[in-house]
Amino acid sequence: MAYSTKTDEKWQKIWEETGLYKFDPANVDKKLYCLEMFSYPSGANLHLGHWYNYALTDSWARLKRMQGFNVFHPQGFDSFGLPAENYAIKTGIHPKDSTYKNIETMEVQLKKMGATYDWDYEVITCDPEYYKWNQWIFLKLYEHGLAYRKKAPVNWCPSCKTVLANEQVIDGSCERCSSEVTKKDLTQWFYKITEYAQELLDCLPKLDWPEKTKKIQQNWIGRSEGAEIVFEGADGDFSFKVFTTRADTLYGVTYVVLAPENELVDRITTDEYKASVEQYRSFSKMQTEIERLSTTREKTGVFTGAYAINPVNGERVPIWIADYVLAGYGTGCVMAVPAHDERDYEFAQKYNLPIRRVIKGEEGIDDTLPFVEDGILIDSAEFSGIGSADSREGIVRKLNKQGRGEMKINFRLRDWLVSRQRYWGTPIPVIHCEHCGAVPVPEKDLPVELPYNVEFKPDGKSPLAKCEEFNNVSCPKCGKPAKRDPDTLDTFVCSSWYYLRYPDNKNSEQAFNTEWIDKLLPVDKYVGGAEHAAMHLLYARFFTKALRDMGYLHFDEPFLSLIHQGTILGPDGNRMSKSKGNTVSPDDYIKENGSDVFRMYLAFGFAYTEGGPWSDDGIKAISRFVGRVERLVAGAAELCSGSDAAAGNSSGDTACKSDTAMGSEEKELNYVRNLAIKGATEDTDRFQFNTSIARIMELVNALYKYESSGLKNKSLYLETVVDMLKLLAPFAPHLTEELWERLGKSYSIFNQSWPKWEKNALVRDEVEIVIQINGKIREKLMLPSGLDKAQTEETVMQDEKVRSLLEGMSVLKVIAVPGRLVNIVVK
RNA sequence: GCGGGAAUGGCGGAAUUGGCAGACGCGCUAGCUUCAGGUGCUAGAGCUCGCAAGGGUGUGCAGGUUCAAGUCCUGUUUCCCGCACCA
Repeated sequence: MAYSTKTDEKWQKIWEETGLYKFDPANVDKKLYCLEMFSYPSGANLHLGHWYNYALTDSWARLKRMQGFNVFHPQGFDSFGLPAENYAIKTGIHPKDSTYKNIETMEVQLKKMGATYDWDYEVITCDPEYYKWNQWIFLKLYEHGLAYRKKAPVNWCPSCKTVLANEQVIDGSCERCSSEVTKKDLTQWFYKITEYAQELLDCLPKLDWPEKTKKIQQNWIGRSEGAEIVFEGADGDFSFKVFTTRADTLYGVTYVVLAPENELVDRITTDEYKASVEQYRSFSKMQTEIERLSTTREKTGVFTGAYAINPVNGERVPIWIADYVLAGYGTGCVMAVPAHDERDYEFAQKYNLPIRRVIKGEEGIDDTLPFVEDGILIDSAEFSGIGSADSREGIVRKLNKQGRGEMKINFRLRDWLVSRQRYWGTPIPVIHCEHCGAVPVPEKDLPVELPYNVEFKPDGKSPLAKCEEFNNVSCPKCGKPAKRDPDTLDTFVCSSWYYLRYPDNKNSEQAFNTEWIDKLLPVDKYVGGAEHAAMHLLYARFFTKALRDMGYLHFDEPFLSLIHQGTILGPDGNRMSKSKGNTVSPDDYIKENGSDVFRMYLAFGFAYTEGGPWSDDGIKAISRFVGRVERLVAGAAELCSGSDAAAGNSSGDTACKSDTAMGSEEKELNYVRNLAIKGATEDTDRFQFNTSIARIMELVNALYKYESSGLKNKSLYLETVVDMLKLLAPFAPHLTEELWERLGKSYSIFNQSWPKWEKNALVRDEVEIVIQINGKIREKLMLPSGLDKAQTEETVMQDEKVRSLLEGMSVLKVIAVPGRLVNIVVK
């Protein structure tokens, strides 16, 4: 019977019945935590991206298992979130019902893949048993000052009717529905990720992560060294700080600018300018993110009527407001130096504000204004003639003595806004009491369960606020009537710590047992999409560090080693999408070819981290290869059947009596065998699945060749077939388990040890040495291997053919690379 | 605008990190088997000149370093990704 889905079913059943992939909690010394980013249970079956991520990481996990690791490989569902809710709004089917149904479907699908998951450790984030601990972590963060409430202009998606995190705003549009995002003032919960900005940055270098991803995080955190400088108001009792990286240009300040949202604006605006300031403020609030972010847009702003004093020279400069100054960065105030900043220059030109040069370029440098490079100071009192870098320090030192300035480091990273005005999420465990304010729900009352009967059609109000029995409670502090926080937590909160819950998913007393997860964590290999570089992966790192500082765990980073799978494109080379009609559904292929053919094509057809366009021809090629392997093993099984294998001695790896001669053909087979072992081992380990399979194909080819050449050494042949099956096992688990059985071997191939390669077998008796003359290949010679540099050179230079090639030329130099080439430089 | 990555046959993709470019596979060509084949097997093949032996040329483009460059350096083009008024 040829390989098919029947084979898949047979072994999936046996694996389950025998508990083959159960994690052994007793043997944590050899633990290896292998994790893929868990999936959102969308309506449809597993798509290609899931397969690519999960099936191939599973191949890696299988390699590790055969190498003797006790692999912890859980799976679960990130099951809160907007799609279920949007689907509910469209169809009327409750998010809970659709979600659990989808989970069921996806579990079946995942099982059909034939992965090594231990489902005992499943985590489903919309289960109260899970989100209870989401709430608990909220309380802990709150206790430690890492969760707080503030009124802030937030990103608001008018279509989803919810606020969005900065990370969910893509080019000024909502990540989900692409509507233009506007600003809204709301009181929201934040997690204080900025507290960890420096550490999040500092730990990056030692992580085994793609450099690109580290770079993205580094940019996202955006550390910037500069100074905060105090400006006093000229007429009136106020002062404010500005942040600048260019304190050296302080003498060139001709005005200062506040963000329109800045609280100071109301206080300082003079009566004469009240109207225009108010008008401008409402104008800038109306701007969508897109309009505001447009770099081609002309800068706008208005004068407040107020003046400030430049602390370094006592000059009076006007205070403006303009929305090119961001409220959320630095102090929300900027000193404007139009001569040395492009934005200020543009603004000053438009509004006729003075432009004063205080930096000139070094000899020969074009320093046309705006000149934004470092240079030499001019017209800057005692700092004139000093370089930019030195005077930055000098000026701040001078101000510091007067208490008017200090060095300061700023981060681009903002605190993480976690409140969402949506239904399908973790209720925020806070009660708002008129008398006591925001009161955290006592731990013993967790979980705050998400009620089922809720009107969740979006209208800008949180759905939970409209649910009376949920909403109305008594204050835990004073007992008087109070109201629950009507918002739910961002779903990224769920995924920020699920990897901590997996190992201890049944714990009803704690989110996780510290001692236990200290043993199982950190995750040794984490695999998932690159799109999570700035959000999920940063949040998860923050959670780990925060929980560490609270004493709940004792490691610094959650994911030691990270890999991003590439994207599989449609056959036309475009991103798959329903509207383009270029989607490929795994199901049809699985049904026709079986899981293993599909898995192997995914492994072989692409560079894993690159991805690429889908090709049906590739599937056929693998299907053919599977046929070759089956026929080969069928022949091998027949060879065995007459011998001691059939006599019941089926547990060993050697079976048949035969000639044990090692002639050149045997050596060649053995060479390819060891090359394949080495290649498949090393390449699979580093997620280079395509080349691993290429080596195995070579081995299969070599086996055929040897078989057709007379098959003198049967035991070598059979041992090699056995090794080939083991090498193939991670990629084709069902097929190889079946063929393993057919060879009469004992269950299971996955309990076998991974083959090791012999160094000696990789050394051939003779090697081909390339002879170059002046860098051009002129001749190839077979030389005994193992010659050193001098011997190689000598042998080559004495060779007949080489001598005739060199006739009439004088040799200037000979470069010999043992085992590779000899380059003869001549004239 | 700033930052990062990539570019290799007709195609997917390799190349011990400076040492035979094109592994493995697809597609293609020729042959064999079966012959109804869309099955199986063997061989060929970067491009180009040549009947051939053989020569030339070749990793986006232009330079450079080196005995030797897909790989290192400089400049440049195109594409992808991230950030984007962050002071």
